[in-house]
Amino acid sequence: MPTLKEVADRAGVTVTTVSRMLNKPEKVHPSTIKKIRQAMRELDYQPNEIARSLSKKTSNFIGLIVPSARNAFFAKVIESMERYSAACGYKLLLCVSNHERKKEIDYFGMLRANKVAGVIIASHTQDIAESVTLDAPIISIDRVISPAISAVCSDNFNGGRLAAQLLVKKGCRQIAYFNGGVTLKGMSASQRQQGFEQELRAMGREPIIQTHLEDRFISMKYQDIIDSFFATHPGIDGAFCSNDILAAEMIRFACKKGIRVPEDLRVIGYDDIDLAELYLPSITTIRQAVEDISHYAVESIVHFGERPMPATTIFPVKLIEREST
Amino acid sequence: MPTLKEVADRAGVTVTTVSRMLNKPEKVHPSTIKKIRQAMRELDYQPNEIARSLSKKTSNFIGLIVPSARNAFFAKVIESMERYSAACGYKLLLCVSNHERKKEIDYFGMLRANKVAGVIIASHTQDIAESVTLDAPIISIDRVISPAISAVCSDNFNGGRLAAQLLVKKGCRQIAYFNGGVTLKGMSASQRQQGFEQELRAMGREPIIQTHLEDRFISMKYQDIIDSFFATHPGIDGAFCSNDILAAEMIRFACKKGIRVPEDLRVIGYDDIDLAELYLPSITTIRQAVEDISHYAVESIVHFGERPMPATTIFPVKLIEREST
DNA sequence: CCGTGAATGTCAACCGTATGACATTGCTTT
DNA sequence: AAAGCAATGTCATACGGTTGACATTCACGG
Repeated sequence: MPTLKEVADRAGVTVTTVSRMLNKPEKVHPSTIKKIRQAMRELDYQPNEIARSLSKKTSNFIGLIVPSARNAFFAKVIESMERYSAACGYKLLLCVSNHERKKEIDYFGMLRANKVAGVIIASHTQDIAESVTLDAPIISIDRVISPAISAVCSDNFNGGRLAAQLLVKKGCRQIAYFNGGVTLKGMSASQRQQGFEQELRAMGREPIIQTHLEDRFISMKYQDIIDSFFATHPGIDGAFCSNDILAAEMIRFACKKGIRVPEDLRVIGYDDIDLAELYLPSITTIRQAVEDISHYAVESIVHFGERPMPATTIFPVKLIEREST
Repeated sequence: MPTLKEVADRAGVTVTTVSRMLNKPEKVHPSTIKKIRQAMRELDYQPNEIARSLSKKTSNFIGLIVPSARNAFFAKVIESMERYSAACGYKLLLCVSNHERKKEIDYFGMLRANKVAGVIIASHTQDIAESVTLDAPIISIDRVISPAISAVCSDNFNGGRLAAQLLVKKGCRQIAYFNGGVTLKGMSASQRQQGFEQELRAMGREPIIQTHLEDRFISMKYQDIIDSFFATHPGIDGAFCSNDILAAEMIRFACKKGIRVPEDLRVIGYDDIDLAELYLPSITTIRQAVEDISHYAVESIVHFGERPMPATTIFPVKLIEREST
């Protein structure tokens, strides 16, 4: 691999000039730039990013910590984060925490050791903020984890409200909320629930809440839980699920039992993962603005320091009506 | 951030000793190690990985290039790659090529500039191998892309055979193969097709082949294609689809048309993504050994040079029978 | 013809760690 | 007591690029 020096020699200039051209091109004459470009091409030169990072004391890496890569919602997040990072010339260091607090902390250490430009974290772990330090920006998505850490979220409260409104509008009488994951303080899912409950009560209905502690998103063990739920609440005709997988499980269960969706039971999911459109019946759901969130989170890191960063930024959600309601 | 030198000073030794301890601990006395550890703890020291990489001329990064992160199959791949990388002390640099040849090449450049320890690529682009150089191992998964590049794949040929056998065994008379992506030379999907066709012919049946050029995996525009296919081939009672999404689309279409699955039409998918179990009816599919492939690919990079690397390594697939057959 | 400013060059230090060569110290062996 | 060896220290250089301070060159306007 050729070095800066070799390029400089071949172009008949000094390393300083070449380095200048790489970093502040406006400071070097166009004709010189051309010469250097030529030399670079001839040598097939590529700047060593590692050396650069060492010198600059910061890298072009962005750390992304997610609980799962396999979960369809986070898969969407990962894909769009990667796209925006790449568009800004940054590289994505993917970290899958599997909801383990220790892993999250370890990842932070690793990211710090690699001088990342920033970290974006979708943590579902309690109080992770206190165990972590970094001299680069940290952005939390999908949850407010600490007053000191900027968060970029969806308007989950409104998501819950929209779901409530739709179920009532469709004439549901016994309406349940079904939560498929752990609910932590500040977590988006708890907002959904609040919005849902509040709106329902505002319309004079009392929601039935079923919260199920399950700390793996990819779990497929929902059938039993749904079963026992329906056994104790036989008259349910409207269900708002905290994610689309759960909604699919709900529909699956219903169909198996001969309960018709949407005629006997209306189901709303959350996230609008690919599955929602593909399922039969297709699933009415609340779409999160994953693209906007990703874009904003990445930009916040890339332009860190240039402008003040709001403590929390909220993007609107969108109700996607499909066959399940 | 404290440096090696500061640690050395505090521990009353020299940087050489500290560095030795980090790299060849057997060369330094246990009591000294203890002293140094203590100093590190007191200073909350973390080695600067960037500086390390520069000095060693190689990093602990593994580049993973996939066409999509959102596609459930690749999401599985990403998740397990990350897990094995992390287990080996490596970090995953995720690159999403979106099937674009240019992006793949750019990513290779970027990875080279970052001195990655190796690259794992799931490329669906023609002849990518020729446009790319790297002085680190390259492992291709899901496809043989070049004789010069080791490939780690599933036994897709047998996957096709298993599907053929099952459909025949279940009594299907008119059997179709349905391909949802581009088929390139060496690609796993083409192996599936070959195995499927060959086995079917061996049993005296002539398969109906429907190949559909579509270069986005996440596309949901299958319904029209399926529609026109069924219009021209009304008697189909067995379908082998090149991926689970497609199988789901097939079932969705059938149900809409009043064709019962599995009674009137038996459907087999491929990959065994989460959706397959969740769909209604759940989808019979061929499971690829994603874990094994990931494990093997990562290990190949981590232990590169220690042992010879076979040109291609093939892991068995497994037929998962569910409700759709 | 001088002053000015842009474009480069020169020099050197620095980022934090690795490592080879060789010297020193002190303890064990025989 | 001399030799042998393990454990460290000393010193210096390398990895490849960045950057600040300052000097030099050269063209251009007045």
